[in-house]
Amino acid sequence: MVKIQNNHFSLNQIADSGQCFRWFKVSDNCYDIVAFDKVLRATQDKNIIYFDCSQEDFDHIWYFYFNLDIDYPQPDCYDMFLSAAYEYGSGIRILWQNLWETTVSFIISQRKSIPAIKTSIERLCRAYGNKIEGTKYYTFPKPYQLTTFDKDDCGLGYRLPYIKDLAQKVIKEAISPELVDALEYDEAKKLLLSVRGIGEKVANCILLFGLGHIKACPIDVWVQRIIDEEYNGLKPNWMNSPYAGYYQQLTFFYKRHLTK
DNA sequence: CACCAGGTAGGAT
DNA sequence: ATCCTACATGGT
Repeated sequence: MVKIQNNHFSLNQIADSGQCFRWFKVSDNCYDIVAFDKVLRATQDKNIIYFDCSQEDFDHIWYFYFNLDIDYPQPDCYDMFLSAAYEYGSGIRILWQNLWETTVSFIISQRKSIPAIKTSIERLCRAYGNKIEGTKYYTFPKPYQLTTFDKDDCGLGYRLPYIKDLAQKVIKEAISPELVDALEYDEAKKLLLSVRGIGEKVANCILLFGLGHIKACPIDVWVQRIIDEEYNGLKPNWMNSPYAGYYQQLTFFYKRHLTK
């Protein structure tokens, strides 16, 4: 068991922030987090978080998954909407997730609601991933496990060929996560946009959640709504800051809450 | 039953 | 470059 203290960390807020699709609520303030072929049970009591894993796994995997080496800056107070979002969702963190899983997940995400995304991904994992020993969960399928599937038993619809093409491309051209990881922001984005099924928004999600580029700022229907309704149709300055992705996530979370 | 969902490709202006 | 539309399926 590993225990940390952090005033800017909320399991509930992160779970509901639309960046991770395989967090399973166990009880209040307790989740099973399925990632990197493992299951991490995390429990929170105020600003103390307990992780049911070895210190080695925490130091090598989960510390970076939660981006714990990053302190997010408090936004400037002149931006009322951003400040309100920060006050509301100060426990939000940007997760640094597995690149392949993030890529496939956000290709699936297009024109789907978050519950529908979760359902599709779970069906994909059950059908093509491996059972994680000693648990009821399944791994996210590797590229080679997605090269040959033809029948849409996961509700992917028109996205299925996108996934299959990408899996084959990754195998054939030996594109490894490490390879993409080594690219600078602009090159990585160019490579992502060359994939069928990845456009501007999904590319930015992958840069932000799968490659650790906190300046990437995905603009989806909600963020566009924020621009239109909160900023008179003009992009706010924070969208160009080095922490744009973090601020985007704060406001995305806040705006969705406001309209519920 | 409608309507919308963390959009994109491909084609027409 | 910018606008337009078809797109499969599921959740509410």
